[in-house]
Amino acid sequence: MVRKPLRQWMLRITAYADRLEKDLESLDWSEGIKKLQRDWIGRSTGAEVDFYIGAKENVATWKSDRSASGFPRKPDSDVLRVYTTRPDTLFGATYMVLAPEHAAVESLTTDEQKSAVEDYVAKAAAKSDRDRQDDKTKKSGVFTGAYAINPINDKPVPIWIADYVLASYGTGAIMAVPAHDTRDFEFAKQYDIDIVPVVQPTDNDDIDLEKLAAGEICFAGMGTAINSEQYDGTPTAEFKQKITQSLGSMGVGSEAVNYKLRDWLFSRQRFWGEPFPILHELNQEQYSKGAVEFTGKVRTVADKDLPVELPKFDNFNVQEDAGAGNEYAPPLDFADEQWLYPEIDGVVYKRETNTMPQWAGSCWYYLRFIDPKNDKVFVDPELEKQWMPVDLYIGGAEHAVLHLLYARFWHKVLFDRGHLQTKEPFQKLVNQGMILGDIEFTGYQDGNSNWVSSNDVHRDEERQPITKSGEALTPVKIDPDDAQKSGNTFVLKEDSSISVDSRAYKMSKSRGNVVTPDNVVETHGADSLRLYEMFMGPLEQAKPWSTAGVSGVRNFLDRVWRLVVEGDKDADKNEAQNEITLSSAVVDTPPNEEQTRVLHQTIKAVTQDIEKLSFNTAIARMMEFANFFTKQKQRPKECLSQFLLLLSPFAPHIAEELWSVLGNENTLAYEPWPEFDEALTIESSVEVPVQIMGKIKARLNVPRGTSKDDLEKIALADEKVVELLKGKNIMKTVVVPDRLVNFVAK
RNA sequence: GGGGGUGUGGCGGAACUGGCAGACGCGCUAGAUUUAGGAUCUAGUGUCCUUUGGACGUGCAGGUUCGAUUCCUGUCACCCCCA
Repeated sequence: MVRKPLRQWMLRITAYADRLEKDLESLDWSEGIKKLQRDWIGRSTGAEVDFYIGAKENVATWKSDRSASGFPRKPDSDVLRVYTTRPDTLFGATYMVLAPEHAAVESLTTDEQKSAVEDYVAKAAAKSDRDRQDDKTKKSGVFTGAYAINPINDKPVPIWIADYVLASYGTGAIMAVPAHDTRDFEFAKQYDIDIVPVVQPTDNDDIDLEKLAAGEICFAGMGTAINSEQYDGTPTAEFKQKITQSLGSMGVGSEAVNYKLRDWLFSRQRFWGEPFPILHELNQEQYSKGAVEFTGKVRTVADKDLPVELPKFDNFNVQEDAGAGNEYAPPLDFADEQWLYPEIDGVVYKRETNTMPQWAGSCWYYLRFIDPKNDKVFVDPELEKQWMPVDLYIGGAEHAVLHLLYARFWHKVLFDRGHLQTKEPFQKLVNQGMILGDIEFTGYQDGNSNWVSSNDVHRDEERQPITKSGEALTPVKIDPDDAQKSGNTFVLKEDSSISVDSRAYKMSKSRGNVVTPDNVVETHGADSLRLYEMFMGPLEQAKPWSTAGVSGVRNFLDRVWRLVVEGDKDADKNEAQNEITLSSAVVDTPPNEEQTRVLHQTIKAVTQDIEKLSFNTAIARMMEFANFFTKQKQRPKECLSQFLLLLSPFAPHIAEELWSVLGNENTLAYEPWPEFDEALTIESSVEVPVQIMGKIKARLNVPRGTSKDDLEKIALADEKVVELLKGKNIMKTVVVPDRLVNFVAK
């Protein structure tokens, strides 16, 4: 593999880093996701410091010049500028490191080191940023032969090149403080560079001070300054401020903010993607001779010609040596001439042939959905005002840092350009949990097919199962019927000394535990599938699939069906009923008191549970309703109609069907949501437990709202309580009306 | 290594601001009905003990409280993400 620099389109998301971080505050998102975004943006405050690399004898002059001129916005060529989050460790900076791509590498390298440096730079170019930052691989680097001057103490420090420093972070150069940075430490050990500790850990840090002083260990925490001349004894936080200020007045440093967030590479060398509406002007003379040469001028495609559509095409591969200076040309470079070289006002242009990534759609689809047919603007401001922001966004946590950050960025750009009235697109965010495969039992066998208890199974570096001595083990899938519970684990039925793993795995083709929704719809129906997914457990939690559980909700829907429809004894469960007739139990009379109460309790619970996105408990309450009304010989139509409205968002098909069976003319979709009357949900009497020393000993049936005093009297009069309290002193009585009575007695 | 999350019956899970642990469903057991049922209905189903009854019980160990699944401290295990 070879890494080649390509000319690409970037979006300057870094310009929005600050706002993308700050505005998170206003959002109703989980702290976990907010933290992920904050960390991704990676705002840090520290200082930029210039190290002099000019001739040694000129250091004093440079310094006096700087104290007069102050810290320049851009570094001059006689300095190396570094960014550090720990300016307080400046006295411990014993070397500097440049990224291999740093612009100063060539000029700094001495003749003796030249070939070594060139070799190293070439090797680093072949590695990805990811590999370079991998902690597991050994640090590598090469000395340039040059030195820089540490501005705080005028000591010369060697300048190295190493690929653990990335050109894209900070200034592409660092001051290395091996005593207080783990990567610098590792590197210094490897190349035998001085290690000078300058931070004394506080007493509660468990650090061996002697080893630290000897340069044998590294301490990355905060503490107080040592070996830092006049700053000795200053606490880290205070030191940071002081030294930054001091560097500032010397003109060699300045407070700086840095972000881990990089600008966003936004072009792809693919056919399928939105074309950039950009035209490159061609040298007209050359073009007339059949040659393509750019003048360097670009213009955007006129509004009236938008959107740029992809040309008809049959070659979708990236081509090598496509000409026009592109060593690797995107497919669109091979589009027909008419598309590729439009002429405007007598000037011929070449279209941009990179295309946009998928994000180009996902970053603003929610805006277009508001007004999808508008051919004047991408969204009517009135409609935007009415609909935005998105009230509730339910999505997977895998979008935490990419999609959700990118979309926020676009939204802010559009806001700044005056196209939107909202600063943030997604007000509330909920991450739904993943549905895992069915629970599996796994046992382990050694080479002789003997079972090995899962307690004795270890994992090698690739997480493969091995024995303690390192022998490879084979995982064996076990039939649930062959496993049983024993204490906290599952064991084999045939040998209870062998424990087995039990867990649900992410659905994957390779594991073969994928459940296809279409198949479930086929066997159980779409309503059952939808209802089951909502019934499985809390929305945000990962939970294992269970096909048996689908039958459970299907049974519920069947019971609901029979609440309304006369049972057909000949009908098979999975076949359509021949004749659908209203059940004789359905009556047109008003509900009795208990039926009214159950209805209103159900409306209340379901309504509130939906608000909380607690769909599993909402469904449980509807099951209770169905169980209750199944037992009712007379089922008032009114109750059933209201119930069907509650059910309709969960199981729309059956609800609509039964709505019609009940004799309603129109669809239930336009019916108002049922309302409950709080007064009708309350039962007149309530059972109150009586505890003695915190143990329940009796239960009282009393009118709701019985006062504290009355409740205590009633409790004390209870036969059982009297008997148990005989000969004891009541030390304390706790009475919570409608809840409980507790006697503390000895 | 860093960050986030989760631990409650055989299983998925309930439990409002600390107040009857196990709602609801699956599974299991028994009964009714049925030519039959993997259909339906009814009842039971945390564990242990000698029963009427009692003891124990929300990963583990402590603490606060009349009272803790819930609050606090410590600890263990697992999952996810990042490195």
